Amino acid sequence: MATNRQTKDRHQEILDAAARVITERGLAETRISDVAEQAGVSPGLILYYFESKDRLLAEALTFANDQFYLRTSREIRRLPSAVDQLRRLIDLSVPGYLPEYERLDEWALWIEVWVRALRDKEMAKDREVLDERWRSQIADIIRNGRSSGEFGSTEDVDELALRLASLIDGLAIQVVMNDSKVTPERMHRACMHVAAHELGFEFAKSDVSP
Amino acid sequence: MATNRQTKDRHQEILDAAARVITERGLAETRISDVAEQAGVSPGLILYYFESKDRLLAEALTFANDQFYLRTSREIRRLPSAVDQLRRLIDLSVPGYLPEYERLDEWALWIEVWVRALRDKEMAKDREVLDERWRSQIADIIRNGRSSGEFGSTEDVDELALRLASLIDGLAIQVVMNDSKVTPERMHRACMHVAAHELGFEFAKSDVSP
DNA sequence: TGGCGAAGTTTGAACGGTCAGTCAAGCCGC
DNA sequence: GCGGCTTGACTGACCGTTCAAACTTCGCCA
Repeated sequence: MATNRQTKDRHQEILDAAARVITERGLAETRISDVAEQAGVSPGLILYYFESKDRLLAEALTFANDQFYLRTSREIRRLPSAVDQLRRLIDLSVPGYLPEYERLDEWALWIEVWVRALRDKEMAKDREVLDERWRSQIADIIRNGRSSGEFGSTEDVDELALRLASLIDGLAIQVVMNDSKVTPERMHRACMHVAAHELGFEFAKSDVSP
Repeated sequence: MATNRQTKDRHQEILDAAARVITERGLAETRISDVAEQAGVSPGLILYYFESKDRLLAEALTFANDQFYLRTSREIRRLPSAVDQLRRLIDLSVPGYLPEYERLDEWALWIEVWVRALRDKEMAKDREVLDERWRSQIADIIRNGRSSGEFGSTEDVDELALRLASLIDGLAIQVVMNDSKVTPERMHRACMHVAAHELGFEFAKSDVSP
């Protein structure tokens, strides 16, 4: 039976289409027919695969976030040094810093997640898990760098990770809004500066833009 | 003519009611009739004072933000030392840290501002101004503390302010979502820690909770 | 091999509920 | 009694959801 395979594809296709539409139009302005059009199917089919618009959009938000996380962590694992890993993580976190990456603006979706999580319990739970994973990703790098001797700091790893993650969040919001005073380059510099100082490493010349 | 005075009152009353409803139900779920009910008037009247629901909600968002800013800056100006000013600013910025303050959760409204600013040019401009003002508030305190000798750091004021403001933003998001791992106390500690280290001051015993 | 039918997909027209926005008619202060 | 304020019933559009009918796939049997 092709059923299972096909069904899975459709499911993903629709989630993907939904994420795209949300990024473009915003959660509030996303209609089922938009998603259908984006996915190249009829509106009825959307409701065949998802029990309601609400559920679809909620799933799409966490789905997109997951994609980003997987992509990022796969990339990072490849790098040998913790300093490079951290730099790469920051590169990937600054909206618009790496032009090559298809700008499916993850951060815009993140903000939609927050809004929804304020009132939707299910989403609130997902968000908490996702956020914890984000901090862990940073914490892991810190631990790597510490055991390899790259980082000198001896402070609590989780506190360091929380501060760095939150700083990135706060800056990314402004950058993704195209704030004329907070450019991608400035955000990148700020993040690297804090990372270097808090963790105790040198980042010399290689701080230059890509 | 009572017109002007009355009219102004109604305008504000409605904005205030709208801000309350948005905080409770979220921007997307706010109906004109909700605002009318909250304000104790008929739905028709809302559209007599505002040309559309959209405009009303946009105005309400910036209005609420303004209120918060004015309240905060008035309070801060009273304090004599820069360290106290900064501590107070942080107290006020941590969602739920000061129980006395009517929790008209400013941060929840902020997130709605961000979502809207992603697509609404008008709102994007307002947001940029508001954010700049927020950074300036911090920058001013830093300058105070520097000229009074309380702060030892000599780094660029705007960079320091950007980093501190962004850290607060990023942490506040998590706290306002009731993240079990990121409590108001933890956020407060993190902010004070960074402030003390980045600006070079001691904050000894007075770090205890209120 | 070929064709039958059942199960799973897909379509798009139709329905119904919900609101934003309108308006005609009252209200009240000056 | 004029002019701004206020009401709330009404309208029209919009969109989520339903559904019956068509289409596709594929296993099965002659």
